[in-house]
Amino acid sequence: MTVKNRASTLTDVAQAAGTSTATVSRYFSNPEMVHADTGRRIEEAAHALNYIRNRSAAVTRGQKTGTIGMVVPTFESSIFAELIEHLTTHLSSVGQTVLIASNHYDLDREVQAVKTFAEHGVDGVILIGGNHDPAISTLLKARGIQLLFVWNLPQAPAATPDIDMIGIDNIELGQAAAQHIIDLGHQDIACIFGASSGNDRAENRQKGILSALDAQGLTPPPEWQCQTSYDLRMARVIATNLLSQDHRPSAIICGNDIIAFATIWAAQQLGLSVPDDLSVMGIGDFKGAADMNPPLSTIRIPARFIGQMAARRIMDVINNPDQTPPRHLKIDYEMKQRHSTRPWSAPDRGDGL
Amino acid sequence: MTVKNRASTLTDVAQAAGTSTATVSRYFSNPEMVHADTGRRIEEAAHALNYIRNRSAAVTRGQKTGTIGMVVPTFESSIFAELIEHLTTHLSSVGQTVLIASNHYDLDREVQAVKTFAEHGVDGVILIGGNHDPAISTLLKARGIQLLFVWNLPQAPAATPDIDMIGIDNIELGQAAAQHIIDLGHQDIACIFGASSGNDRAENRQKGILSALDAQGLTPPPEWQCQTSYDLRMARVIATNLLSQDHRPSAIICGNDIIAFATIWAAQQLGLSVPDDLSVMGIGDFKGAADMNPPLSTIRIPARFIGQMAARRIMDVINNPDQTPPRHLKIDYEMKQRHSTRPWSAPDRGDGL
DNA sequence: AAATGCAGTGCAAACGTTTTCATTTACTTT
DNA sequence: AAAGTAAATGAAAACGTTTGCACTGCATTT
Repeated sequence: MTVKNRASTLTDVAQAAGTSTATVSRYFSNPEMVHADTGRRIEEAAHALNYIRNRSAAVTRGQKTGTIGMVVPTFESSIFAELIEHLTTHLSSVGQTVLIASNHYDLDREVQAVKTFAEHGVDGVILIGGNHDPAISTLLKARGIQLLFVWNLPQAPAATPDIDMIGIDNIELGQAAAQHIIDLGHQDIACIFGASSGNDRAENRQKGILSALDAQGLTPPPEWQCQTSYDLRMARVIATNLLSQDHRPSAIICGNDIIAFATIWAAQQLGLSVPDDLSVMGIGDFKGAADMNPPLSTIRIPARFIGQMAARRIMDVINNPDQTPPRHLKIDYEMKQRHSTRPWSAPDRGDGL
Repeated sequence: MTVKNRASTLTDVAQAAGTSTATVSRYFSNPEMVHADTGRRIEEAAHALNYIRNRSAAVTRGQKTGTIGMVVPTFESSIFAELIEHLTTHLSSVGQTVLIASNHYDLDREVQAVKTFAEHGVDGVILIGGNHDPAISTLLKARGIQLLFVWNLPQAPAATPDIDMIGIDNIELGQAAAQHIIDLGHQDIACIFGASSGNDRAENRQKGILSALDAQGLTPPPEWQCQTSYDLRMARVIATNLLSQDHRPSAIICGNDIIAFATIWAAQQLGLSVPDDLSVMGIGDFKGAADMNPPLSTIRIPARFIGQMAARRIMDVINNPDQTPPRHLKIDYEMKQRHSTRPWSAPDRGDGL
């Protein structure tokens, strides 16, 4: 028989159990502090009244909120989705609640979201990537809210030594992708990068890919260095265009797997065989990459592992803010050689040069 | 010159602005209630002190929290991702903060998540689909928290007239998919359904597909009614198996687009042409469906529109709990005929029957 | 000139918890 | 039997807001 019209409170439970609010409060936070019999009475009363504790009230008294704010660029990307999935799952499993927002790659929106999180008193904030408005760090530090960057390390780690980070190094990823193609003996290599404005991930991959190619004197001509937005359709148009020229590359290195998917489909549409006529290399190992036709050679970012590490890390920092100096933790990538790339025995290139 | 060691409060701002806390509070919630000059002083003080309001404190005084709890089955599904993206974006744009959790299709986890949301005092809860523990509704109603089911309408709407819902009708979707294949003249039709345990979406699609086929006397033989988990790899195995038999279907209706992707890839791997040798029909219009080879014929669920409607709806219900009786709003699907299906002029079926 | 209304403001109570400190009770040690 | 200790509990203050009520001036109406 619950009371109508009003959610029951600690006081109601205390009354029903014939005890003080202090005892009830203790029972819920430190059950071993109250006598077993009293505990039982409280349990019964709480159950009968359908009691749910009011965390807001607890928070005003100085308790942690048990919430973590998180802003992601978008949900509509299978690779972030994997990260978000595991991050939230791990945080939930240790009793944290996740506040979430997506910024659509807009750094101002991100600041706004973080401010709102601060109003709600989150214990920590997790941001994707290393490219953020510095105001965020200031804002959070002033309120003692912990901050963690996740997913990738920034271009110049030395510039932000005071921020905690966990992630992969996109330059390294780009280099590895290029090196794979180089190792297979390709000479005519084109690239399709993701758009890099306000996106340090795409930017660094581009940097890594080009540096590895440069080092071998395999720098693609300008018309083979394409850019596309993060969009399947546009990538496909660009790939089709690239492959319709007289002189075709034997390999295309793509800034991410979405672009690689588009490139493979474009090639197939033009009657080219992947990998016999064209090798295609991705980065990311998005969902489906292993199961398409042909299975995509790519570089796996261990999203699941990163999510797990990040969840653990932010909890450590929240629980021991002082003993936990900021740290940049680099996560290793995994090379996934599948069947969209193959060795290239340079056919006679007599015509070109 | 902010105070060290402590986040500044309303009281600090009031002191700095030479006014009372009441006025400051009013300034932030109803600026037009305070004199312009006073407002300016408050603004300055707040800015100088880096003041951020403490919503927990406001909540204890009876204010709304401005939060909406949302539990989704998983983030790792492009179609939910689209819904989540638009739902959160719309809610953020009206100042709401979204608490999120994923239940991995486990209804008990969902109850747990909703309880936690209730502790945090969310103003509303949004759940995906129509299949939920009834305890949730009871729990929320007792605390005056609004509840909205989103994405699809339940099998028997009459059973839950008191719950607000917005979504598509999966039976209708299944029927439409089947009808498309029927209209193209196919006679040998197989189905690969998604696993339906604890998932009313898959279950209803199956029901719709079979009812439409039954109505035309085209019920597939049992070995052509397959099931697969929501997993690309397994779907591909099942499709390969189905297509490797002596007698092949001329069309396969898939419970969702992921299964359709897998089926197309399996067919291509076996040297079959889609749609010349085999028509493949999907449901969902997932990301990439329009851009693959061949572009997938499917049924689009307007995730974006649903997200938008749902966000608006829950705000309406929260702001006018009384004038807003529960309602079941059906959203229409869109048929997307592309190139994975084509008309079938029955070749002589003399051998079979 | 008195009465009325209104904009602007402050005082203080209230919200539902947690936690410090003090008190009671029961048990152990001398 | 007295003294001491430990366990269990309660009283009350505190957290940072919001808001009902009361008050002050000042402008407008009688």
